[in-house]
Amino acid sequence: MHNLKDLRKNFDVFKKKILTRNIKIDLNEILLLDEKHRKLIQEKETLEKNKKDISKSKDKSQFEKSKELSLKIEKLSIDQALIKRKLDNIMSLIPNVPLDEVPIGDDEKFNKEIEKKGNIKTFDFKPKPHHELGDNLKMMDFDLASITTGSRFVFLRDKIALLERALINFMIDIHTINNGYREISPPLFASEDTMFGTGQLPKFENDQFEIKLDDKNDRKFLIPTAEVILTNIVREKILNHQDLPMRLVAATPCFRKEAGSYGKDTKGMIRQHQFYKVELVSIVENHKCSDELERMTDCATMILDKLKLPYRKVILCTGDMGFSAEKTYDIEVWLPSENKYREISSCSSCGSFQARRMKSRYKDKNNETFFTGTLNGSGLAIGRTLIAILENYQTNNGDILVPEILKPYMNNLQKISAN
RNA sequence: GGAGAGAUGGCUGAGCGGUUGAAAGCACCGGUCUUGAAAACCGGCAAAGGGGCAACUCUUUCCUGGGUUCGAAUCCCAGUCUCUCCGCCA
Repeated sequence: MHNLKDLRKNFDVFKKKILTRNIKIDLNEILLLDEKHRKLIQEKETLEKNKKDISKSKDKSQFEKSKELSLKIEKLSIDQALIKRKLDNIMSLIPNVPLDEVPIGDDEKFNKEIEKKGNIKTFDFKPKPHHELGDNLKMMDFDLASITTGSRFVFLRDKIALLERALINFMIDIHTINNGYREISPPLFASEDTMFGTGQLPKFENDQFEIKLDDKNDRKFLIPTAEVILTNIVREKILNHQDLPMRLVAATPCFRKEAGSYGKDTKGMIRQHQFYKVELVSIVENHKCSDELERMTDCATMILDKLKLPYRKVILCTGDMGFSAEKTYDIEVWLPSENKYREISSCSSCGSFQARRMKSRYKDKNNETFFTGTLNGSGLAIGRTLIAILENYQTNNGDILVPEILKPYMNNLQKISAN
């Protein structure tokens, strides 16, 4: 959500930047509505002042006039509320403004690689895709999931199930012990307001799973990422600057409809309706967002370094960034079977965009109140990390070597092989 | 599911239908004192929105939405949430 006052002042700059984000919204209407809105407010406030003066004076001869004023005020209020609602509706659909260093472009073709790390192994056999490896080991079962549940779900068994659990513990340990994040085990349901706060609603309702809790009319949703619930921890709060930065980590299942990706990544665990993800969230003083984004991205890549998986870091272009982001780094891991890099983490700074939606503020050391800065990043997506390990650590006979750092998390297992 | 209690500023917590935007305490900011800190003392300190270059000023806001009244944090109605007790259950 943007600040109307700032927007009004720098409208042309704002418009230019927003247009780099591939949206079709009549931005000029905002100015018109805003002007009308302020005019109504002024009229209303004049009358309210009159009324207040009468009531203060306790002058009985004026009481009739006060009643008339009430009627007029009511009329103005209705008009004003109507316009306000229109204005809010438009505002809530406008994405965040990209930072200057974000490359301009319509789609992922314009993303820029900024770093490449790790050694890509050369195999003396044709590396298999993860689902084939998992299937051969009888530890990854998509057919069974389609019977019990449907498509885009999976059963993991035995050592691969253990690998999943190990990855969660390993990542959480690194982030809590080495990186200063505080571990949270949050609810997996989020209210409508919470979903609005981080920007999933109203625009992306189709991607969300809605839950029917009871007959009441308040709505609940399964979280599509722990970002939603972790970031909203500071909703409607005014924090003290000493409380910041607040760094939180959680491992949770994530639920996504993946509407609009029919036929995409239908094989394997790349794109599922349900997957585990270790999520990092930082709440910071808003001028510290850029530094925090670098820090957070380093925390995420650190995991890949330790797992010795090759990856690259990419800065997303304006058209490819998420709704709430002002700058995003994607981290992509190497998948031998596809012979390319695939997204395994996405770290974004949202500036004060989400904070304004959530009304999350803090007082700085001069006691001035500002909106907080919020950031989120995967550290990392568990399902995709599991895929990367299977594919990068596979041997010619279909076994999976266990990465050194994970062994203590897997009862010192050396390799995963068929039972 | 049954029975109660409550919702007030960053936090805790007073509050009579008419200078109550709201006592007090804590926290926070500034100052005095101190070698420095702590303590003590003095002063400041709600948010959102409108107008103004600014000093400043106006409006709204005491869970939400209605109602009564010239006037509501305070009275009435509806809803939401929280807590306590009983029952049921992982």
